[in-house]
Amino acid sequence: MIREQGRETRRRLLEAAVTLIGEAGWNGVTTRMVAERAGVAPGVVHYHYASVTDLLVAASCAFAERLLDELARHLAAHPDLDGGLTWLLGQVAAYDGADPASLLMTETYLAAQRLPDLHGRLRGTVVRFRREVSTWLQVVGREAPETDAGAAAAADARAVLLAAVVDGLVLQRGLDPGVDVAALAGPLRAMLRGENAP
Amino acid sequence: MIREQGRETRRRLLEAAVTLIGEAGWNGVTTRMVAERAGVAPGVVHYHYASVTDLLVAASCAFAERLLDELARHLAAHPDLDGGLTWLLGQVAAYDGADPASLLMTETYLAAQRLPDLHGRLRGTVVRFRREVSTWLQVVGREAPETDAGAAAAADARAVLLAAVVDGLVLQRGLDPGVDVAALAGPLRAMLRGENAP
Amino acid sequence: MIREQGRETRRRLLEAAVTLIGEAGWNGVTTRMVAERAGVAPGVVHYHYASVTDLLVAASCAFAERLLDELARHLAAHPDLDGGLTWLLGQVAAYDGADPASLLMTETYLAAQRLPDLHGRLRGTVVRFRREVSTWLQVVGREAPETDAGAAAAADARAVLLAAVVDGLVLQRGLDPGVDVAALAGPLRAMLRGENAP
Amino acid sequence: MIREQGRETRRRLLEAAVTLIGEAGWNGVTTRMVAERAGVAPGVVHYHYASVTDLLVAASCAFAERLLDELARHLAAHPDLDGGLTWLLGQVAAYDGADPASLLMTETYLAAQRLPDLHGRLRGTVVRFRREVSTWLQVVGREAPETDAGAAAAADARAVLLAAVVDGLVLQRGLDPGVDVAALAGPLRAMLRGENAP
DNA sequence: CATGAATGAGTTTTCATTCAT
DNA sequence: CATGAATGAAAACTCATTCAT
Repeated sequence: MIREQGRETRRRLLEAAVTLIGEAGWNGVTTRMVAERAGVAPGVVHYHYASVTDLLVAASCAFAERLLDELARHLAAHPDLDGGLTWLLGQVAAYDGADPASLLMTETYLAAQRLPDLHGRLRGTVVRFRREVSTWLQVVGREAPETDAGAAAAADARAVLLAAVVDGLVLQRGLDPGVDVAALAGPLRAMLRGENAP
Repeated sequence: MIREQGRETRRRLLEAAVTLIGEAGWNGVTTRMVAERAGVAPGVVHYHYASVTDLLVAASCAFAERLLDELARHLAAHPDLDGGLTWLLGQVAAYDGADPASLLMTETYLAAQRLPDLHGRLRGTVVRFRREVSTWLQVVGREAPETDAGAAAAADARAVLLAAVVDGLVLQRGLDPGVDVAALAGPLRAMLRGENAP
Repeated sequence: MIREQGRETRRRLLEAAVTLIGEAGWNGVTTRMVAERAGVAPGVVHYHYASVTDLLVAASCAFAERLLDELARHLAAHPDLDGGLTWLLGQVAAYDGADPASLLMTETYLAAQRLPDLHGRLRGTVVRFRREVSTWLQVVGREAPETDAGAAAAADARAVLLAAVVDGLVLQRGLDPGVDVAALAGPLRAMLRGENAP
Repeated sequence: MIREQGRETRRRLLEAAVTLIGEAGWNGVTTRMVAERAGVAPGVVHYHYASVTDLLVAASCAFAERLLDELARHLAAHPDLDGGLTWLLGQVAAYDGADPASLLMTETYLAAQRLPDLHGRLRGTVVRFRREVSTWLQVVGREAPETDAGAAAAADARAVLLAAVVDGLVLQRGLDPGVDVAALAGPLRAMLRGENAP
């Protein structure tokens, strides 16, 4: 099937794009780079995607979606706050802020500020991630004896903070890999527990 | 004085660079853009700086330094945690994540991953910021009856988290300006207070 | 019949080409444009025609031939000069110089300067048109009491002028649609009548 | 003076563009062609003009303006219709419809249909030409005993026709250089004289 | 007959940098 | 100090054409 070939080529282009955004930065990815990395002729890139930017948007969106959905799924699988938090920090520790995945996420956040399409798609992914984290926080946060509405709002706020912490740590660790992630568990636990409502 | 003019020109170039990194992105700033914005001829850029990158590094470093030092100074001026935290959140709320200053900070973090010089300088600035925040946290955190060494380590961890939260919120708000910053005060206070040590 | 399908496809390609030469200009027509407009896959164009140029030549020649033959036929059907002239001006008025048919004719004239094949074919069509107009002018021009040879030469000259006027008006009206075609009848009648022989 | 150099370079670019539009056609002119013909590096074209199209518009407009103004000026210098007409036909005979100047004019008419800027500028030039021809026709057309308003309208119509004839003859001669221009004087004189008002 | 993926040469355009003035 | 013209390498993108299916 000739159709199959096209699909496979597109997959390789997306894969190459993801790697290269991390390596060279959003604006550092060139048609030739992608083509070479994907093992195809330069013209192929524009045959399958209207522009390099289109390819980068498709690739980064797919990657971010996969990453955040995975993260949310694993977190939700933890029945208790401590376990989830420990697991999450383990994940964060696995990245040093200079690895392709970390850089791709930050590059994508920035690119989204200049590409409305990307902004919309990434926003959707991030909002869904926060919602799932919020739900998880409500489930594991038995100690928060608030009204349902209040509990939801409080969980939402904590989910925003957790997302911000993860993103922010990537930036901090990119600059200073010496940051001790394990030491953050205590304060984070306090932040995520309900006893200190505003 | 001919020296004076050169200084003024350099100042204008740095100012233009700061604005443009925010507007167009680190890699989107061109020689001619800077020159036009600064009101000088294109050749002037390379007369004063060896390369455009050099100019961007100088401009972004100076800006980051000014911003973080200012932030630390204001924070340190608050005698209590709550006041400082409230002030800080007010600052964060003032940025929407899509403003030049926010974008410049993130752009600079990213650029630092590919420019060793910039990495070193920015790292120094950020580490100093965290140190000052840590000191302040120890000062205002009377409720943490730990040993000095333990208190310092705990404050360091919280300073890292606070820096990460600020950076991360910029990213989150850039994507979703609807994030309610005020609602974050409660959980953040819990995070910064000492009662929930690991 | 498989042959039938091929014919139909070719017809659709020619039709698409005619439209697109007018819309996008001779050099603006691309393989993919034609294929899309004709509702076929890109490869089909080169299956039926050796090159895009070949298709354009075939399409534009066929169109020009049809148009000029039609024009000559209608003109010849008029038994008197005034009637024919009025009808012709009505035709010219129907085009505004910016419509696909007008543009296609001019595009084809120009393309013929660089394509010997096209030049030969178009020349034949145009010369035949002028010959038929000349014949008609002799038939309706009873007022010219010249010798046969002289009458033929005079009619030829007037036919050239009439063809030039039609072509030239298309250009003039393309630039300035306000040109009043009806007002041209008087001077044109004078030009076509025989009383003012050289 | 460094400013002088730029002016001279621009002049050479315009000159090269004029020649090349005639030789290769509006869409056949490439950056490299122009640069080579003008004897400059390829980048220079875009240093002085935002795009190749911009250069072509500037060059073709300037050329058309010069040509038509010259034509009108010479025509107006003739005190009688016959003399002017004879001179004009001599000019037309000098072009064979395949020369750069003829092709450039037609190419420009066509390009104007797709470039609003060019359309406006060329329209202005052509309208001015027709106005000047019309004025001349009124001056030399003593035989037209019409009211002033009627005379003006009649002259306008004849000016349109004369412009159309010139443009149209370029097209006809491009296809069939055998067209005898001298033989057209008689009918044209009849067309331009006032005795055959509608 | 028809498809659509792939190619690669060609295009326009961008831009940091150099340099004569 | 400052100018702005010029350079040339590299970018994105276009597209006729080929070809395996």
